[in-house]
Amino acid sequence: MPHNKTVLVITGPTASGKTSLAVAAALHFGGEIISADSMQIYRHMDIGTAKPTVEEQQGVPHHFLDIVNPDESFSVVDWQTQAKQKIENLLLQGILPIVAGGTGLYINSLVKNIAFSEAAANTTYRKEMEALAEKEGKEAVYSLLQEVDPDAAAGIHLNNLVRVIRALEIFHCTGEVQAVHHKRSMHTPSPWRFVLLGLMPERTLLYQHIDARVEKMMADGLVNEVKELLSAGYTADLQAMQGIGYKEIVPFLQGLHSFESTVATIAQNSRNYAKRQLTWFSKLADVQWLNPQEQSLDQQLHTIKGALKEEA
RNA sequence: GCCCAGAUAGCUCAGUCGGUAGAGCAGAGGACUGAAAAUCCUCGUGUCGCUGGUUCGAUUCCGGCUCUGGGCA
Repeated sequence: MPHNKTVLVITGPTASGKTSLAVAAALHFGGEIISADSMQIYRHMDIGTAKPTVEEQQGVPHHFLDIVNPDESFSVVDWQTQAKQKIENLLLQGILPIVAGGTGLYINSLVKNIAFSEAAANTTYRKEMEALAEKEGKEAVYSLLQEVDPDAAAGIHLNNLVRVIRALEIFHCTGEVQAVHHKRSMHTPSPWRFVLLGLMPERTLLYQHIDARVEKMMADGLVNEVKELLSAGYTADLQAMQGIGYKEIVPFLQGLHSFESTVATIAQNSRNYAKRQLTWFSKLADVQWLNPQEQSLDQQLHTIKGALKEEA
């Protein structure tokens, strides 16, 4: 008997109830959770990332939480590589892998099985380009890209310096144009069958939940968490500190903003983020949407059961 | 009660030397292949507080009223 190749994916915007649904599904179907969250990977960042607590995990193994320190680099490639290995392992043991998280880039890379092989990040080159942009303007960097890879340039806005530099970096490292590189990355489809479930609460309700969650984070001591990170030597310029709830509290601690306006800004940024997440998910093929207001947890599990059975 | 300043987009405000108006934020939509909670793009008609007057034409000028700040009593 061939082993099962089904992978359950539970996604949704921040504060939509992914965590509790994923845990319930794991308990119900005998699964383990693979977190697809670009911020929960960091140690010492618990409150602001809404990392599931030990109680919330209810004994279900959660992978890829607390795997790096806030000053270590980690990217979609690291996540995808490790997640694939973990999925393979779980499937061999007959355990249902449940990928749960809100980082669209991560989930996309897994589902499409993007093959990252060459053109690794080149920090030195990035810094050079950033310096060039600083000195001569973004237009100067953009025109470099227009010279070496006009197709990529046409698809990237001049203001999107991060993207412009990455396209240049690909050419710099491989001598290849971005399109060639991308085409090669798409040649092998994933060996697994993904069942994608997305939580989609009604928008105004989602925003209310986000606001309430931010209030709770503050009550739970988010300010103190940030203080501790800073005093442990983790500086404000780190990628980890660009997370929502962290980047806003640093200026608050410096006395630049009031507590009220800081809370408001965190909530605002979270709402904007949720909107961006929804854009990602709406692009993923074959997502079955669940409205947590219309379906109880039991009904959601029932829907998942049906989805898992189909063509299995 | 009197004086002054306001009243324009959901919010904060700009503006129209009289020809029905525009920014930021919010909101909506989108992009995304080694930083992704990052980064970036697109979308602006609203009784210009109400009511009279002057005018070919008033959101704009004048009068009255209402409301909101501030000051004087």
